[in-house]
Amino acid sequence: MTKTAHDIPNRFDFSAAQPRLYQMWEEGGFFHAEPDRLKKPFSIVIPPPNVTGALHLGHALNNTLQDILVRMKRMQGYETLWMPGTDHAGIATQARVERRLRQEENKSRHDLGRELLVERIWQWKEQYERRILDQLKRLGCSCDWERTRFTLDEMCARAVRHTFFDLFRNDRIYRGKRLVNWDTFLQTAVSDDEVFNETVTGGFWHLRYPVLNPRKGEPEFVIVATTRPETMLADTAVAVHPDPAAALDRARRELEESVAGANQSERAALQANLDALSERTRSHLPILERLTAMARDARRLRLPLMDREIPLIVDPWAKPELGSGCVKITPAHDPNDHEVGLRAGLPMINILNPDGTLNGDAGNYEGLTIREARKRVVEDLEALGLVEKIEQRQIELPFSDRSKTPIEPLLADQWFVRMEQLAQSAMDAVTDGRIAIFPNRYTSGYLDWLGEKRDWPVSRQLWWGHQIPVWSRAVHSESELRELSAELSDGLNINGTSAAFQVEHCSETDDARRQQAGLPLATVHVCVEQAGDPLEGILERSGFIRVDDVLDTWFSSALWPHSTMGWPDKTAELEYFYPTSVLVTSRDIITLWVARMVLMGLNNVGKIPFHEVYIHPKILDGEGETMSKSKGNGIDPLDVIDKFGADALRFGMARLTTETQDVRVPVQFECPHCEATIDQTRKNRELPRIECPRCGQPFGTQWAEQQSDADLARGLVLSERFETARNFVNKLWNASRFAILHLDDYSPGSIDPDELAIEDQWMLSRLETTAVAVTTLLDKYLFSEATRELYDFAWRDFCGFYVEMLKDRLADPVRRTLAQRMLAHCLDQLLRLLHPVLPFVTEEIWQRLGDFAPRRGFPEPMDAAGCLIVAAWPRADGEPRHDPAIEEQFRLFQNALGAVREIRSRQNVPPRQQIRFAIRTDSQTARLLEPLLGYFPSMAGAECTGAGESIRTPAMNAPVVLAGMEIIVDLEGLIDVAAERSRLEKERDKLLGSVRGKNSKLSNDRFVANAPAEIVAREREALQSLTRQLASVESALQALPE
RNA sequence: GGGCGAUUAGCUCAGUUGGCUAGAGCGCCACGCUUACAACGUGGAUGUCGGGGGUUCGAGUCCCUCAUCGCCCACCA
Repeated sequence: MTKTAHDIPNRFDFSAAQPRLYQMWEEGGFFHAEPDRLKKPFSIVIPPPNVTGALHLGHALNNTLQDILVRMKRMQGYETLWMPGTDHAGIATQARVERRLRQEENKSRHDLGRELLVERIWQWKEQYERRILDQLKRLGCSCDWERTRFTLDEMCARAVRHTFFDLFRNDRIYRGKRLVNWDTFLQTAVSDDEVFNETVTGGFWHLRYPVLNPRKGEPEFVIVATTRPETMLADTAVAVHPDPAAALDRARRELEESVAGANQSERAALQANLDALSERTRSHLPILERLTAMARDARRLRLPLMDREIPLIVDPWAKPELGSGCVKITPAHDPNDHEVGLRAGLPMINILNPDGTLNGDAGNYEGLTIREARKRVVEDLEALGLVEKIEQRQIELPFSDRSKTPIEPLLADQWFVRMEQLAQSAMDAVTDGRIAIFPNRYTSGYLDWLGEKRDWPVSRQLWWGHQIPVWSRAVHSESELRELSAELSDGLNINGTSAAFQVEHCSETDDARRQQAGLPLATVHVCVEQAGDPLEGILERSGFIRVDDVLDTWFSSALWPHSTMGWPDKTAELEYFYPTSVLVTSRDIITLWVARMVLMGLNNVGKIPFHEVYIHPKILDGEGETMSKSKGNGIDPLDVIDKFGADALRFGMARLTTETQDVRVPVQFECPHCEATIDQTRKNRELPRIECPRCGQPFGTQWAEQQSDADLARGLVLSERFETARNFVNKLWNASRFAILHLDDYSPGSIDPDELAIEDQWMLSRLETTAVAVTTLLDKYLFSEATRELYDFAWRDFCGFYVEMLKDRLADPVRRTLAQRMLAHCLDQLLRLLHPVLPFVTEEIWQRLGDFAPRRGFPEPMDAAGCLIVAAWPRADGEPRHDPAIEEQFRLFQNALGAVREIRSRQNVPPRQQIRFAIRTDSQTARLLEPLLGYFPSMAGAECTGAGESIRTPAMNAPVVLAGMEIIVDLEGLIDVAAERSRLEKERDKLLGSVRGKNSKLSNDRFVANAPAEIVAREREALQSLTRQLASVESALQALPE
């Protein structure tokens, strides 16, 4: 079947083309990478999306940017690997499956048991992984799908186990008791990073604790304040400051200093604080000093409700300037109190069960939930007259990011990675420049966080994840410990098994107390390197029990760049593609993920995981809020792709990716019946159905749950932000359509550079300039600027000028052949430059171009690559075509053209009416314009009657005055004198202002003396030009009839 | 409380080491369906560059300060 150019529709049918082209690329094997010593490698590992759900617009941005880089590098001839995959996302995924289980079957995970729950989660994973990978493909991502990984697959599991073992053996992993953030809903510890604070209004209870046997002059009660009264059941002390007078004094001095340094507006408030402090000192200090003395005297208090004696202690944590000056100490349930407890050697009483109910140590309150216990404790204390007062206050409460329920601090056994050396190595990699972070300002956050070197809690009380490969056994006597240690040392050595053991001694060192509490002397932990090692069975038969916990998701994510390449084996991939070239991610996981990949990479492979880190912006909605599915303001990339096409989505994303700003994307619903758009607001974004204000019909949203809502046609969630990009794609499509329509009789052949017209030279120059700019901008991750270059070049230069100018030549049989060859070549180059950003439309055009002009190029024609995806990236290594003189010459033409068009428009000259004009300018400019004058009839409906110095001004004239030339049109009979006068007057005033400004600048001696000569010269020139323009305008003004 | 970023046209944003007569897209106005494209073309209007001070011959750009917004970190029992 012969192809005819006239088959090309005037809209790019992206929905048909996208799957077809993607399949072509996949079948062509263009995504697959193999180590190839003849080529340089370029590699990226994808930030693996969580299998918690579908991708949102943030992922679309992240992956678009990666694909742009990958496609450019592939065209540049690198062996390009983009490693795809997904993350099991431990807590997040398990939480979602559990929530669903609860909603749909009213079951908890305990009803199912570990094995069945994990099976359910695997089903979930399969479903969402498929969906995620499909979304990536529809975005056009050129990942090496043959290498698709999952953080819980066998390859990653092996790397995880090996890493854990290595750290364990080197004593960089240990088990310890720590106060953890306990999520009572999910019944797991969550890391600090998974906790968010919310300000809520809550009670602030002031409680009285009776002093045991108060002596004369001593208070009968000490008063403590708390926002969590139920924790008093676990109090083991009350603290006062060791030297309240000194502490108050210091507080006073600090306040005085800030009063001195404050401005007027703050001063009053600070002064009030100071007064309050003085008053407090007067009223409280005597009591506090008394209490401090009592504490030093080891006096005790009676803990109400529990009837337990607790000591009054001194500790600087008790701030005399706050509250009553005394603070209750609950070491097992408050991070600060925990520190105090450790300092003072206090018992730590845990009153919580994992599910958030109170345990046996809570006495009569056992079995209650925290909320119930709070109510009861307060009631009981009130009944005893032990509540001093209750205030309402704004308090910051910690919540679990995963379950959105309040966090309870809880003392528990957890596994930790020692960060001291690991963190240092990761800091060094950045400070010594082996890893560069773009934009650079994120470097300090990375370094600050690592600098704290806080040990990393890696155990999670979950079922979905990498189970910790440790078997533990409690030991109750020294002799048992000796025997077991010896046995293990021997056994592990004899079998040659890769295993190691640690002995964790009980923190309670007092034998009697330990035995009373039923605690073991020590716990022996054995870590086995290989899964399925027979040793596992042996250990289990010897009374060892495998640790239930799984590892923090970030533990496996931290290995991603090397685990996906087969580490710990020394694979060819690792050798060739590692370290990867760049990591593209968003700023909120710089610490959680990026830093940990660096330290794990260094620890495991001995090399950094990537050379560069590019941090891209975050996507916000029209109100400036981050998008999230739970808020209902998220956009599904597939909606955008359906409506505008994948190319438009990609182009729009890249265009918005600036260096400093987050990306704001206002969101609209689109009515599925009439295509009306409805702005999304905080109000309507959570509705299950919306009634279209235009056609009045309802449509469903992502919240549709009831059958009646779910049955409605669903409205797409879109943003008009992508319209510009869609229009651009269409523009490119149509320019190409024009080109191909004129290539039906194309014949390949060489192009003689000497025969090139000015516009050809200009186009070649602009092509080269643009290619260089785009390449360097993308290498610096300046996506927005690169995109703008492409947009301006393609639309304005190529479509607006070059194609327009070729029309005349294509219609001329003498000039047609050269014009065709140039057109084919320039379009070819343009497609290459645009391909990374707009892969589909460019490939589609490339295929069609290939049907008519398979051999093309400048100066000699060559066979074009069969697929654009692997065509060579334009490079500036031939004979340089960039020519500033040509570009300047062309600019003169553009200016003159604009001026003529302006005159036509201003004077309302009918479109069909040709006009005549002249250009008054110096002879050199006239000579430069001369070869381009022939384009005025077709491009401006105007004929140039002359250009030069001696152009006479006609009686009725409406000039446009430009720097260096004056465009004169004889408009007798057409002119609106009054309008023209006011326009010229306005023009004159503007020029006068500019001239005045330049004059005063140039008459300033200091300017002339200090500014660089180049600047002064430029200013002089500008002044001259302005003066000439002013003169022209004034003479035109005078020539106007009264 | 500490840190980072932002504040430029009605909206969303550019604006390199100070040299600016401050730009783009969308929107707006006027004219045009000219056989690539009305998702288009041509032209036009629109800004005390958040406020105030300072450095400089010269500030949208550098410094100080205030205001507002956003994010991160650390936290008041």
